[in-house]
Amino acid sequence: MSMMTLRLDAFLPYRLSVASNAVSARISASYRKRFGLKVPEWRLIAILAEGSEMTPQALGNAARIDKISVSRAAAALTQRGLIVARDHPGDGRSHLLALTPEGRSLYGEIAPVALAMEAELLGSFSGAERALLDTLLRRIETAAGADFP
Amino acid sequence: MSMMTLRLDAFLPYRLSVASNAVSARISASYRKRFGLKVPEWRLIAILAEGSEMTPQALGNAARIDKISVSRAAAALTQRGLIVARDHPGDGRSHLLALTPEGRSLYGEIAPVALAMEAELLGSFSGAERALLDTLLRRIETAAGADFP
DNA sequence: AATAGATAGTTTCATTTGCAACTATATGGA
DNA sequence: TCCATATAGTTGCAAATGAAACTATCTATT
Repeated sequence: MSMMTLRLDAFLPYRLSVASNAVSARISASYRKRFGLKVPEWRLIAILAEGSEMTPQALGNAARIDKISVSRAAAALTQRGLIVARDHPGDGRSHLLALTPEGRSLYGEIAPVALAMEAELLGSFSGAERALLDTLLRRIETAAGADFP
Repeated sequence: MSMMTLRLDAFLPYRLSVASNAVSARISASYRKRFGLKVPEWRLIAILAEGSEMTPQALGNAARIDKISVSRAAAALTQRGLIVARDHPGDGRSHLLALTPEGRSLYGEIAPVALAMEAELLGSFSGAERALLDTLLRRIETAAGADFP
């Protein structure tokens, strides 16, 4: 009879999932309530705001969202006039997505709120702890072999 | 014109979600493929294996699963003969769930696999790093005010 | 230049999830 | 005791998600 000692409470995948869900629940509720955005929509906006126009594929890679969700999120954002698509000059199958002024303006409202929520979550963290957490999470991600489509 | 500097890549909720999804994807695929269990089902088994019989409510609290998912997971496990329910002696609305010998046996198979996967994920971590990660995740969870139903 | 196979993105369909309503029992006060 | 309200758990229905099929275009090979 083998002595098994797996405590769910101390099991990393569980801890990670619980922490992530707690954070997600709180933050996504806020995006949703205040700006009517779902998480993938918010991510697309954030990525587009960082740089210039991109293909759906590039967006998906940058935001870690599968192409189906990118497609749906982009459709919703286009519908609301927050992004626009233009034909891809070099590839007729694709297109380039960019924020509209309205999209940029919305971003201007959300970003500070997002940063404030992050600050609140990390309120008790020192800069070093924050950096460490970031590093540890990236290492786990790599170890999990985040084989993204 | 305000200078906004939110890089999604460095945004904690995003990092946490990406890491958690990468881990979940890998591990839950394994539960599913090798044992036919979904995550909530695995969690219920893990909690029941740690202690004795419990009500669905207590189980949900311990595993951080809402009552609907507990109900469904318990139904599936009962169906497969991995757990059994008996009437709650003090409350006719509730019942007590416990692992069957089959359930305990299945747990005996899964737990080592789960621990091995965890070990693989944390392969490059020192004991101190591991403990630190655990602590940081718990602090974030608390800060997020994991107001569980 | 024609065709076969690959790729970008969308859509359809099945599954999963979550909310709200429901049943049954319990509790506390008139 | 009887009623009103609260709680445990389940179920039905609608929204969200994911896999596979589909359309259009591109690329490589002949």
